[in-house]
Amino acid sequence: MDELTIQQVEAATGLTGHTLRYYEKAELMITQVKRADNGHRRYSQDDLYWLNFITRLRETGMAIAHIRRYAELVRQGEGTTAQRLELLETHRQKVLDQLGKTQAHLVQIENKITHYKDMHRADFARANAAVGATA
Amino acid sequence: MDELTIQQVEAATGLTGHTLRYYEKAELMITQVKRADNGHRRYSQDDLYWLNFITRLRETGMAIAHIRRYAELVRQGEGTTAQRLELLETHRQKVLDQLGKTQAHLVQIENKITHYKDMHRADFARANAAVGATA
DNA sequence: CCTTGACTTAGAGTGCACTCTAAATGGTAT
DNA sequence: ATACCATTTAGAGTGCACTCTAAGTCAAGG
Repeated sequence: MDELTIQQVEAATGLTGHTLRYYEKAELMITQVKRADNGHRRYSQDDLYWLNFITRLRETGMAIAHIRRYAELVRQGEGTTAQRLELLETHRQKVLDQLGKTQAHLVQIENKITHYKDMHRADFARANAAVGATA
Repeated sequence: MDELTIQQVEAATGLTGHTLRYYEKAELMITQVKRADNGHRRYSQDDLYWLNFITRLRETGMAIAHIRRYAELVRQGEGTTAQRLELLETHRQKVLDQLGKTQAHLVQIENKITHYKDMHRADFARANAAVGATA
């Protein structure tokens, strides 16, 4: 039960079969994905773990080309941990920068929202005043 | 001095001239951008303010089509503030969701970074032990 | 007068990450 | 046997947001 069909991996990762094949062709996997006798893919738990990790990288905006580079380092083995660390720390800093910027942009959008709400409140007060509903 | 050339707007917004023309053709501006006698664009302070605002929307991931919709509401005037508010609040929620997800992904990436650092520390300790350098 | 350079337009091209298509294969259900 | 279904491949197509190109206009400088 530790080998998964492409469908099971779709369910487990949220990626489509198309995307899984695309990632494989893009050299994002560390090892060859195993095949059943009929040629169908059989994913290992390691494959699944890896797919989940690179999905975190993708969803934080790392480009396919950079993930390929990271995968390449993992394939090369032990000697590349320093480079992998550097790659991840660079990415981490980019994500932090992006988070900061997004939060700052959000403040401006929220200011605009507040502005619209104030406008609405003012309209409401004016309408009430017109019919003597205040006080 | 309150009319800006496309170059000045490039400098003020960080957008390129190409992008400014593209936004205009995409119906993202609220009013027609004014022209000089020679046909060159002259941006008003209002144009600049608007461009800065929609840049906040873009940089938080709002699609061009949605910005067009928002601009359309602004063009239609007073009666559409409730719809504009809704559009912005929907967007705000999307951005917040995205921020939350990104932060969660980041934690996993940071776990991996910690893992690499631990590995490195372990290697270091082992190397030291081998030459009798520890305590 | 001639060149240079900023600008204009319509429309083509780019880069990215998928996403889909077509034709073939092979196992299961009727 | 026959139909159905998931899978396979290579390669084409899509959607988005730019980004660039080509051909033209115009004002200023030499």
